[in-house]
Amino acid sequence: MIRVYNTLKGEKEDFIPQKNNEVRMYVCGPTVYDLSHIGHARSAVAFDGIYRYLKYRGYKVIYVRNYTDVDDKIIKKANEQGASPKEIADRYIKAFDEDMDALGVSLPDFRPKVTETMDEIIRFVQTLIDKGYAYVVDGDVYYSVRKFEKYGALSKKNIEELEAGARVEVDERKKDPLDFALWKASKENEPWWESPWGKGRPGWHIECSAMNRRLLGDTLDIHGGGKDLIFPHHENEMAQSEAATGKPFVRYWMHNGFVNINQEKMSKSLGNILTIKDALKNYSAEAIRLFLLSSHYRSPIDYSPDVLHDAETSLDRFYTTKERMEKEWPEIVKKKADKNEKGRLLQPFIDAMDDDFNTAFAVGHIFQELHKANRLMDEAGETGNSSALIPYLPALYELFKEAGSVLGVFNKPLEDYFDAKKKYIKISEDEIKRLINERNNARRSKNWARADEIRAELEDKGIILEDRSDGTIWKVKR
RNA sequence: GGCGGCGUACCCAAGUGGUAAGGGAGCAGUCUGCAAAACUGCGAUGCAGCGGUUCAAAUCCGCUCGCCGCCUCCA
Repeated sequence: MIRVYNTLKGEKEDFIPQKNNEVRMYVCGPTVYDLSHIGHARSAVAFDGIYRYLKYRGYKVIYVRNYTDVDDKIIKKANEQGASPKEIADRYIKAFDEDMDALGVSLPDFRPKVTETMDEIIRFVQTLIDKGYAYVVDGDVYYSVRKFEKYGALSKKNIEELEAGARVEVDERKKDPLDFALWKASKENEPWWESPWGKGRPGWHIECSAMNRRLLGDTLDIHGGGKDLIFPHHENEMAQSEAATGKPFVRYWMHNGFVNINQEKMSKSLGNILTIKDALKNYSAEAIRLFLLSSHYRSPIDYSPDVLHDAETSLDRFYTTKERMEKEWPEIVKKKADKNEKGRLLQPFIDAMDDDFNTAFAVGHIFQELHKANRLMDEAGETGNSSALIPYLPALYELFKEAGSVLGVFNKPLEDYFDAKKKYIKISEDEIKRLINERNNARRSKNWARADEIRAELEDKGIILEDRSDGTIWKVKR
């Protein structure tokens, strides 16, 4: 049984989707006005893992992630750059898609845009007006928060204590300061759509309500996003949707924690935004993904060169061990895994993921088994008796394969992993081979001084030599 | 001010009332001509602090201290 922490209840609950085997999930995507940062990566990777795991557990999942392509910030940027909002949005949608692809984030089943959902949005607003939850003022449409009794249930806010207007200018035309815009009349230099209330554009929250209703129906199983979206975005979405449909909007609300930099939230004003593209210049996509999955998705995590370096080192440990399994025990690794042994190795992974998607424990479990594999291979190498490896290694291989397919790490072919590191070296492969030859000649004549000199020279250029029983191999220093 | 959360070894980090996973760094050893990789050993008598409940608490309750987030656009 999968357990999920539900923000609405404030605790973990058994995960039971409305339809037996089917999960409808919606995750808030980016507002496309700038390059995506590492926080977007976290949300995307976290929910990608959840999506993949649900499918792994046999659910048919319909996964929707939107692009917000109508927004104040997009309009502002467009006006600054003399471009159209559509040009800005298209540019950053493309950039976001590239980033997601680089990080190995699987494509959601649907990726709707606000601009393509306008009819539904307008109908949705009209429904709210018809049902008395919204009112029109000068071409704007506002949601009347006090009409919705449960307002505040998700963010645990008391409506009386929300000191409205404390930090934001109050619009005197609103009946209540807490009311929020469903539709905004267009001003000059703004994109607009025809509506029953005049030319205008949708407010921020209504788009999600309309998009997920169109694609997933009145009740979602999972609705996710960053913690900061709980209020007001998700609170308002819930108010809109439940007012319109009269049905529960979301069964499980899930929110991921932030990525901080030097224990501070990334923000434009602090100037500490780290884009995904910049992160990828210094670290591999797999390391970034492993870093994100190494703590629980709800905890805040701190990005630093140290932890990313740790992640790179961990990957090296993984692939080095996997290589050893394949190279030293090829005939054993290829054997069909024993069902019981495989189940025994997979169970802790499944238990961890069942428990609110505890990827950190899942990763830990893999390293624990890695350690055991190395120990058994050491022993087998020493005693010449490989019987202990026979049920174990093939089953472990299955764990790598299945956990790797869910987590999106540990799943590269060995050659790809080791080849990818070659771009960091400052010497040609031919030259390396020549030096290794020279060194081995020196070693044969016991000229240790020259042999060590060559080792040092190569290490300077980022190459580590390993003298193995079957010859000398080289690797890229991490 | 209101609401929510966090504080586990040098760093990262899991932890479901039953006696502290894992990774990195460090030290010592095995192996090696020397290394590397791997393995072995060492490393929190204690989980911010103080109380309480319990046969038993990092885990539950209370208080205190420190940090963070949301309440405004925000993953």
